[in-house]
Amino acid sequence: MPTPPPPTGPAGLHDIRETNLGSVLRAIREGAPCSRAEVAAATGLTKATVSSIVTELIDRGLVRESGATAERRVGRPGVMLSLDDRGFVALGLEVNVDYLTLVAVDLLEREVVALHEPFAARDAGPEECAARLADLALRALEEPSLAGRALLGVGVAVPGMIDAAEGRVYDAPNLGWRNVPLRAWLRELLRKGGTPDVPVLVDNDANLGAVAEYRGGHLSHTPDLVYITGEVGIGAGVLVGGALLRGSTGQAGEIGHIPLRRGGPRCGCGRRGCLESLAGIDAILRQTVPDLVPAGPLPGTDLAAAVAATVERAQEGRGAVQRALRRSGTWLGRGVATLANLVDPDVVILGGYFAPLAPWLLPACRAAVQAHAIAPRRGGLRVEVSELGLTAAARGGAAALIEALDTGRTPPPSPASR
Amino acid sequence: MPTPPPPTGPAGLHDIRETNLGSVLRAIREGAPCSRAEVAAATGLTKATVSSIVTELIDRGLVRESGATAERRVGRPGVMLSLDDRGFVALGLEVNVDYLTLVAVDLLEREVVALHEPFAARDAGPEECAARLADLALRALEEPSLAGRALLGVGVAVPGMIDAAEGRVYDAPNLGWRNVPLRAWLRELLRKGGTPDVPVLVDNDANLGAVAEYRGGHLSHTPDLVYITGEVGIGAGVLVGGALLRGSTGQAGEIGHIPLRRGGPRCGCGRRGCLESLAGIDAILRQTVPDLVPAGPLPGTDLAAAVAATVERAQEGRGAVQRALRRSGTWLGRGVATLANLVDPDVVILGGYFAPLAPWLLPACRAAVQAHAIAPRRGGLRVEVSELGLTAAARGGAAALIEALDTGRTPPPSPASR
DNA sequence: CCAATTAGTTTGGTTACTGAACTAACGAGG
DNA sequence: CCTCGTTAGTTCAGTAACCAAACTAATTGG
Repeated sequence: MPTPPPPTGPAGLHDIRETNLGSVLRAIREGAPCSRAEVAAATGLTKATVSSIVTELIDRGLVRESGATAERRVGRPGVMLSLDDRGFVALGLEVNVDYLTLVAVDLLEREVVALHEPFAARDAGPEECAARLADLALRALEEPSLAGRALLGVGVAVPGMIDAAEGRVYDAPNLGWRNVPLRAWLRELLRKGGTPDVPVLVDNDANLGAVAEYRGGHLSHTPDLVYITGEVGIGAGVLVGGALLRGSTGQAGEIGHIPLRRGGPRCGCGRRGCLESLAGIDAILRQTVPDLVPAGPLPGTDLAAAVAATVERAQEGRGAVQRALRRSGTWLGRGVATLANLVDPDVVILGGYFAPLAPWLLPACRAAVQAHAIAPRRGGLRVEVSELGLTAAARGGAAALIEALDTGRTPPPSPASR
Repeated sequence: MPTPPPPTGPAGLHDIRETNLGSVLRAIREGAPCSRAEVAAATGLTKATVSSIVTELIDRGLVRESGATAERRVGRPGVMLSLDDRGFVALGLEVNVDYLTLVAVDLLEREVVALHEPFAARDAGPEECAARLADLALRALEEPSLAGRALLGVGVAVPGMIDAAEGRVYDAPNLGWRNVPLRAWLRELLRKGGTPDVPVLVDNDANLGAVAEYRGGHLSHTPDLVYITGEVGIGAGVLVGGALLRGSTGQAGEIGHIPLRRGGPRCGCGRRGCLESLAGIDAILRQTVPDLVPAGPLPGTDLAAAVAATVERAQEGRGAVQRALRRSGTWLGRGVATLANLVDPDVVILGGYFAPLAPWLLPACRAAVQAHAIAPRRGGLRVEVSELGLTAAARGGAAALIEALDTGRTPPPSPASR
């Protein structure tokens, strides 16, 4: 009972319609195919209200009637409803140190198009990178499988500190970006490319990874969930009751730089013993495949290959490699335990390059979590591995747009805009 | 944009009224004395709507008209509104290792009655303690200054892990409590004492301390705020956007047991090097006034005196004492930095017994935060000292009840119940 | 073919907000 | 002193959204 906050404007009839549009849409997403009557039961709304709302959703192209019921029960059969997966797409993009990724999903969050290209973002600079992103998006929209679909919006994941409200990248050290107004740039580039004006959403890769896991991963619908990126940096996206924890300056979840080991190795941030310097991909590669990585900042382009080499050597049974991975796993576990003590999630998901390394990282990580997380927890904290691969953040970008629809926050697009 | 969560029932006309009742109540709280027209301007609602809502609030005894305006401006003068501080009280209680505290506040959250008594809760056991709490509440309600007031509810702070929804204390190691259905007990005791059935709210002392600071402290209205208890345990109450961060099992904010120093001193939880074992009041007293504290668990009853002795010795200029405090301050700072990296609050407030020790703890603490928190923060994290003393948690218990009114979540009490 | 059952729509009623017109109370200026 | 301009608050008609209940529709089972 002692919770919700003040920040509210005046509430009007409009808000309640919005809320209920969202409820019905969600009910259909979860129950499809289902009848209006079932939706009414699921949401607690009246049949009459559901009818009215469903009509509106159909008008807007979000829902469709898909024939009569299959079941043969007594009584009039209901007409089945499902999300209309034909009319819309949402694009998710990710910039990272060594690649660009695009995922296009339909209303069901099924992947319709996926593009991936290696790209040394650090060398190219932000302008060039934005141009490539826009180009990727425009190319995707040309694909035959997207023909005739209306664009719901574009969600972009960037590894760094973001002002999501403004769509600006404050600081992305691993890309060498500072104060980049990415949303504005992309808006402009997309307009020039002939795309109608749509929402462009910019967010941290860890945050969007968490959204992707929440909405689409194998652990989905766990509302208190943390996603940890295993890229060059380590970041955490924290979902609390299904909502992103952003913090006062939008920098919550900066798990990479919590101090773990006094006098530990020097970190990119200038301090010593940060989690990132002990368990970041950079640190791991330098210990496991020192012959494949140069000194100085990682150029990135062959990160995936280097990680694959590490996996190979570990599988060969090289003790030194396995020990190094276990050590990193232990540090990671200490970091996760700290996070768990403060935020108390249900599950922590290791993503990015941590996923392929999980066979060696995970046991040590779990043991360390067990040892350091506060004791007798009902249920207990789970530490799991992502199955979304390197597209997690991009998927999250797209998923965030779908979610906005689901909650009724963004009013569903009007038929005119299609 | 990528945030709010699913958990919503059907929205109806009722909800919007509730929301707006809350908005108007808050506007009056912040603007009083103010006219209906001013409230309309502040909330964005129509004059007509405001009139209707204000009438309802007056009927319910929450608001009153307090004469005409003082200002002499052209035009018809408005009739001034303020919260009616005469009709209601909310009680806040706190159990701690060495004392019980009660605070009664009116709608303006002004203290109407305060009771404090030393009490060795650990020795007495939970039943006895609940009885004493109920007795304290009943005694308070007899006070002449509360005569004729209706009771809004009772909020109880307990240092331990709480299921706030059920009002049950899972585990309070420092009290020696396990699985105590405190709400049920208190409900029963209060009923026997002849009190009408009111909401009884049980929560963690750190959480309620945070609520108290948010609503009444000198840093109030900072929506991203962390309150740290300095009692026998160290706990953090985390407010995110004005709402409590609870976590999946209600155990968020367990900052006391984050591992800071490998091979550090043994902690009560069985591990080594927890923050609590390095900077808890227990640890501090054992280093600064070893002659005044026995071995074994602190009996508690003279904690205040022992802390006072520490302050005295530090003021006398004893180097060893000052050094010990600085050391603890530094560890505290490392803990705060970790918390800040993960949760990104605006301000961290040190409460409880940390407050009197702040002159020595705070500089070291701030320095450590500066050194370990992630670098270039807009505005920067503030670390401040609570001014609420040992009543913070109890005040928070009462404040949480007032807040429930303010948000319209709890429907304002009907005139009948007064 | 009719009863029972379930689905969906229609209708009438209630609740809350809005906008606009109206009444009320005051200062200022002739 | 009276009128005008100004601001406060109320009243009233209108609209939007919900709900409950009655109604229509489409089946199965006897």
